[in-house]
Amino acid sequence: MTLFKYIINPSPIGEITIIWRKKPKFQIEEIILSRPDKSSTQIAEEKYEQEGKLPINKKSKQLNNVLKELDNYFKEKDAKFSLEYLNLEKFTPFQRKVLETEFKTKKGTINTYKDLAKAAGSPKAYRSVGTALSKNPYPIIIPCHRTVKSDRTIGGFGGVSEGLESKKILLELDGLMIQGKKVVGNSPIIALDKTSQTKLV
DNA sequence: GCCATGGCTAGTA
DNA sequence: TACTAGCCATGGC
Repeated sequence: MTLFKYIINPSPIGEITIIWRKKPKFQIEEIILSRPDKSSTQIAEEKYEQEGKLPINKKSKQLNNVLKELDNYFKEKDAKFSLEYLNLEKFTPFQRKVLETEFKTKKGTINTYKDLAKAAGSPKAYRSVGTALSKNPYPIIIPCHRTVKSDRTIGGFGGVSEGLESKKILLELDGLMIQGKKVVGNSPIIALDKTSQTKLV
């Protein structure tokens, strides 16, 4: 049986629960954000009740790193997350490509589902990008909130309507202006490589 | 395999 | 702006 540990961390978007495991190596299993209808702890407990999770008693060095970078992120400093703590092996090649591309999206910029589809090698698979992002277990570290629709409306988040508010807050934390459901102003666009850039301004 | 699903896009009225 | 057809990777059966 896999033993997961978890820690609850406060943040501007509500409490965040980080699930990780230590063996065979330190790896984050999932980062759960709170929703208006449910706290992240509740979601985590429902999901991992069969897994024999253990409350944290001692923070490892790697976990401290992750917490520090999360803190930096919310303090609007330059956060440097590392992919090495994430477990992307469980995803299909397409999903992995989407998530890895999204990981490279820089703070203060946005990209579109279409751009991600192109970057993943299937220019017309934009709906599949949405599906892949809805499965993203590492919000914030893999900034899926930075992907919007072609018309600049913010689309969805976390696969549930309750997640939209978090997406708005995260975009605002990135320095982007949101009006209604749309990214407005001259927010600079697109962090992807030049071949897949879309001009939205 | 087949079919439904989904964080979408593009075309049309 | 709203509607619709089409796109395509996935997951469940």
